[in-house]
Amino acid sequence: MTVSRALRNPDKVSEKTLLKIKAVVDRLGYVPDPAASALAAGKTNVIGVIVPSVTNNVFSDVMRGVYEAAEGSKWQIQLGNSRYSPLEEETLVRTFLSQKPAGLILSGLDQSSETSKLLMGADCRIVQIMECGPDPYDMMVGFSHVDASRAATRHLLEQGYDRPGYIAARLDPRSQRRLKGFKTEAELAGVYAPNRVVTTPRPSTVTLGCELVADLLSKAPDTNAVLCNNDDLALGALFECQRRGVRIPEEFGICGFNDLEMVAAANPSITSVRTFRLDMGRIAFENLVEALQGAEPQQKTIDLGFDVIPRGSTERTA
Amino acid sequence: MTVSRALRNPDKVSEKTLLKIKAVVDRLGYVPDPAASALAAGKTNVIGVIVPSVTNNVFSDVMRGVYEAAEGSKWQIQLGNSRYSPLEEETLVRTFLSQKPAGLILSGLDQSSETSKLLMGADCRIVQIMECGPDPYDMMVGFSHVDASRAATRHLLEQGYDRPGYIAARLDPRSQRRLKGFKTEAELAGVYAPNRVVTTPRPSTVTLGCELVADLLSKAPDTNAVLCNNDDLALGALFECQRRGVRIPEEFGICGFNDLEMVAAANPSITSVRTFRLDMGRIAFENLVEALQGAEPQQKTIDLGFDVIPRGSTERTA
DNA sequence: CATTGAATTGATAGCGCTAACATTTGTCAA
DNA sequence: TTGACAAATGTTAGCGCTATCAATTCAATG
Repeated sequence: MTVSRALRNPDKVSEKTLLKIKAVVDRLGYVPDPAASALAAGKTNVIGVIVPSVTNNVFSDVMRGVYEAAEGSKWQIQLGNSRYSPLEEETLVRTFLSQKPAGLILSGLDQSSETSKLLMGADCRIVQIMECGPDPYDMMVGFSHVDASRAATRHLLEQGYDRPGYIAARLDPRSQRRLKGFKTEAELAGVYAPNRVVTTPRPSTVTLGCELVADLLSKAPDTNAVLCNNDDLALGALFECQRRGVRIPEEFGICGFNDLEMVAAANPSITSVRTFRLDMGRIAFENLVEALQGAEPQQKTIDLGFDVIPRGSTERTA
Repeated sequence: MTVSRALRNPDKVSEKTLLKIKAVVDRLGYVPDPAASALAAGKTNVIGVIVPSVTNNVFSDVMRGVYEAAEGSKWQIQLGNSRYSPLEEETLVRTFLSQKPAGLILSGLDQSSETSKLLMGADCRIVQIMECGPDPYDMMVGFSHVDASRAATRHLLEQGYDRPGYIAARLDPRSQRRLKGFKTEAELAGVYAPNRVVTTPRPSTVTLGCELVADLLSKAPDTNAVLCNNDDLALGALFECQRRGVRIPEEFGICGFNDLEMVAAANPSITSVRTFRLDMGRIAFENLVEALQGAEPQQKTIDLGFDVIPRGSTERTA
């Protein structure tokens, strides 16, 4: 028992015994069995993180934020990949909960009703990331996708692109909200045209960006700008326009989303909407841990906002 | 006891009781406690995967391969991020081993001697990925980085680029071997020049590719091609050359590494070395599971090879 | 219908730890 | 020195499973 204490609450054990214990632990190479600990204590130091993709740069940045924040702490990150499937997400939540995690970080607002039920009844702290919305299960760190794409659309309009289009792949809930933001803002300006919106359920790639913008230009040749659902598509759009000799930004404007590092390096550099993915992961983790340690966060929902970063690809006036 | 059996070995329980148990399990929403199971059985269904980065596309592809292979199985993937630090890797290995995992998948051949010791004494199956080399701890799935970069270098030489350079960021062991391959092949052809090699410890980005190629061209202006340690750098190199008006591929050839999806979409498309990252993850997982089920793999080491994919950025002759 | 062996089910102990409480030791003032 | 209290250490039971072996049921046979 004293050993158990020494390892978990060294300050509850006298200096002398602490030293003695440390010596023996070192000599024997003793490592506590987390399974026994979990069983006896009825809880673990596991923090489950569920993301819809491990390859999507957006989520790998978030993951990195979490890992960097967790580094060196006693908290153990457990990653789950729901692959954009609500069913897989449900399975993951179930699996994670069976492990009695200390906390759960999951993406978005749109869980299946079954998952919701599980989460409501869960005996652990929960942080939703990627989005902001009403009624968090517990805590929330994200931003408004609708507002972000509205701002990007306004930027295009302000630059004089009066026939903007939209391309998107894999319409997950966040993509749909971004599309909605575009539509709202375009309608407000009286420039919305359904045939200038091209989408596909396929996952985003640069090559797909080429295809989608090609499709857009054939369906609505008068389109003079495109808001891309993410930066991969935007880069593809740029490449395709270059191949076709469409002059960027004079004839055609391109705006991406997320502000991945690469878009600033492109030629011309690509306008994008900066999102705070690393911070999102870090803050989600930090708030979760604070809550676990009894310090309730100031606010349940944290909106990290976004920034439209104007670059060469939409620098029409200047 | 019969319930435990019903859930783990349904074929050891009669049809009738099985049905009865299933009904009750459903009604109560019973989920077994993995901690108790681990404690009692002295083992788990956890397969630990340790990668040096979660943001690097290479590893996220490998991870995806593993996750896709594991999907639906009883095996639980536990991801660790060593962040290119042998020390963090050691901590992770220690943590993972304390959980009595069924298996471990880890990257590369270059573990710290302490880590090696841990792994040798580990009571679980081990697969090393990313590279091929002698003396696997247990199993190995990868390819030869030296051979791959030698082949890429030969391609450049064959295309008539007689003053090739090399740019690399973050010199992890695999990058170093790729650099070594370049050097070997360039020396063989009598065209090696140390000032045509530019490296930095910073992590790879597209922007860094721009900087490195700029650096290369200022240090050795007569360089007429560059082998890039990875595709991010290659894309940056392309962008930078375009900005400078250096004509690709006529004046200057660019070859990347890994064949990320985006390089084929670029303008001109970028030559690269295709590696089989998804397969690597999948096969590592599959072989591990087979070994766990008693079916020893045909060979301890599997070399997945690579393919040089010639594209526009080195299409000098044609 | 008894006998046999296989199939199925059940009883028991214990995995390694921690919560809760009990006991011992140490410290200080009266 | 004594008592009172805090600090440190120890004792006990049990977390929820599974390995092992024991007991029971079942099916097939003579």
